[in-house]
Amino acid sequence: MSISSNSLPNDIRRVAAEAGVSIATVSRVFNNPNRVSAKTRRRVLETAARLDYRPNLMGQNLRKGRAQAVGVVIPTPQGRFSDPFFLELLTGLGEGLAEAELDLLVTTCPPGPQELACYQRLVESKRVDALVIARTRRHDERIRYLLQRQTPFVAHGRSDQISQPYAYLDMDGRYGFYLACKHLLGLGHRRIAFIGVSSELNFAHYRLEGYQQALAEVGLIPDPGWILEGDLSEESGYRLTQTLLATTLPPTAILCANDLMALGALQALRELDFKAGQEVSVIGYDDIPLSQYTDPPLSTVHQPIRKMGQRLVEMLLARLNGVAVAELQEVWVPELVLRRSDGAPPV
Amino acid sequence: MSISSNSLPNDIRRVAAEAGVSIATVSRVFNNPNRVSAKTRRRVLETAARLDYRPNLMGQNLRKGRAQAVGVVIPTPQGRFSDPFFLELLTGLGEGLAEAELDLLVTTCPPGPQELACYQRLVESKRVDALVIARTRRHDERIRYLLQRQTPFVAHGRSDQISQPYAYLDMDGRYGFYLACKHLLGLGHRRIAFIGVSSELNFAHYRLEGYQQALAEVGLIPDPGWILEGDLSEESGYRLTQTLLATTLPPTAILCANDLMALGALQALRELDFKAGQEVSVIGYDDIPLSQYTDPPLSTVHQPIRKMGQRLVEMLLARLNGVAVAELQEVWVPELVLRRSDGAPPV
DNA sequence: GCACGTGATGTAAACGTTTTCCAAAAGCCT
DNA sequence: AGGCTTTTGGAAAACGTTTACATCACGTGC
Repeated sequence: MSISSNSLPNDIRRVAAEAGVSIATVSRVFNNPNRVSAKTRRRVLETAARLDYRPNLMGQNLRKGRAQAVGVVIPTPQGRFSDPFFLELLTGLGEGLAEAELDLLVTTCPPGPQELACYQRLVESKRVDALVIARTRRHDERIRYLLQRQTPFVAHGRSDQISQPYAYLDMDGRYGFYLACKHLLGLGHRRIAFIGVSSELNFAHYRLEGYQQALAEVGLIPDPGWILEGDLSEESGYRLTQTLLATTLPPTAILCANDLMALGALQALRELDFKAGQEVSVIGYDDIPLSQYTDPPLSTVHQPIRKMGQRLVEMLLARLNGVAVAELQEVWVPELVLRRSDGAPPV
Repeated sequence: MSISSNSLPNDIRRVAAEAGVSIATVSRVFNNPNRVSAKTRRRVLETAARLDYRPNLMGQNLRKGRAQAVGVVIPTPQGRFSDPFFLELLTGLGEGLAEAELDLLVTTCPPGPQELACYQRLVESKRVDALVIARTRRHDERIRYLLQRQTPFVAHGRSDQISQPYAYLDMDGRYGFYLACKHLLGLGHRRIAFIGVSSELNFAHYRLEGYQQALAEVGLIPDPGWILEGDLSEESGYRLTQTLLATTLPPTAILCANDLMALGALQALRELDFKAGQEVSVIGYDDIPLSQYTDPPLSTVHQPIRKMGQRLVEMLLARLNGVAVAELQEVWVPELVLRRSDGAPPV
């Protein structure tokens, strides 16, 4: 509010001078309030307020050897748009971090070899205290790197090929798609296709397994031509669905490894005049907010993304407070939410 | 790669020692390479590479008095999910910033009185060098504040009640909805409703004006009951559409101030068994990526969000390089993209 | 009355850089 | 060789904090 009389740098020195104390005292007022007498404390607080003083974060951080920030890098595929999943995750993270006085440093990076460099920059220039990593891969060099650097992090998703323990929060994707596939089988489907993505992505691997397991239990082995690999974009879901339906005996149901691809699938069905949910069933995965507004509303495997974001922050804070990683490994059980994009196969 | 022999702090001092020069020289190698002879430069670079040295950003920033980051705070409505708009904007921003070696500091904040405090913290603790502000309001305290603090920023959207010039990039929303409404009129619609949002939001104000202007040109004044205020959420679009259709002579077309509300509108129509695009037309605004996957695909006013993000960064950098704000004010012309959610009114 | 804890403050050394100023070295030209 | 400019490198002072340590005054118990 009040504009300071002269416009000297508004640093701790100025507050000290105006309050007639040393800068150490000012600092103590903020960091260790009961180490300074009530009288001077009050005086310092007053002048600080009057001058709109706020400690310079760079000074603080340099001295304290921290960054007061956690990083997250979101993969941004070139032309396509990013998965709404990340926005939800981000807001989940943001809410928790604000309370802990931490900021969120968001870097975007096209997936590929440059990605690791991105993490390295953040870590090695000490720009962040910790990281959240998402979309883990089976052989995840990011995790390997962070472990080796001993940089705290939590992962959204596991990484199977890493032996050393680390903190993660994952959904049981195998169970999720086991459930979904079981459900389709129960409805009478026998020709069920799977639109996935490179099994190098850890979650894709599990989701595929769930699908296969459910089929195996009823003695079915899927036609290899029905297990396709997309790239998580709605466009690839669209394209692959088209090819699936072009076959002589097309599947009556399609499991998509994420909602975005499921959206593409629905679109393809629509254009080919297939009634989704009646002639061909589609089930997605993620339950991104928009999946309830598609036509028909998408049946999918629900992931409480925002809540996961919040929990990830809790885990990260625990990690920063020295809680052992062994206690910071969680796998949540997803649930199937049925809307209108699934149904019995045509007779 | 190579693990340094002893594990002393990997700072500039160590590089200097191992290279047999002073720290000043090391620093110069990175900041002012041609002030040091080729021979020593090579030697320093070698040892730096060998030790995996990377300047500590906090040290750098403290010294240089900057933060090497720009902030953006995204409003996160409580229960609802955030507008996909922001994810697109974020990735647009991210791409440009990476090149300029700047990081993006994302803070989430529920809209309301705490919002300004959020900006203040970022600015006054010198955590960011500049800010991007989105969703400007007609009386925008954030802009006022940043102007007063002389903190560089660019706004996505104008703020009409601010007299002092500032950098902005906006779409001509009035024209956008003028176009849309004109189009509906051309199709024969006469009962056109508008689902907006508080005119305190600057863009809402303009979009409403465009709608009114188009109607006025053909001598129509809208039934006041057809101008409704939502809150930008799909849920409010859904609800308001229901009330619109519950009237005895419901509108044959609905203009929605953003795509999210339009999605809700489509959903409401579907549930009431109205054929969207045939019985009732719906036009949205933003062209968020998913609007082409709704049913029917949404006709909307296109905003090149990601591109705007990139341009905002360019403007910000220009601003930081001292370009006058007068040169950094742009209003882009939107275009109407017609998909399937509009059509002639029933006869 | 004296040594002694105790509580409140100040002093100064960090934290890891950049950059200003100097001094030394090295060219270059008569 | 002598004087000049130009390169090159080092010493040291910042940048704004925090914090270990020293200081000092003030009871307090003996």
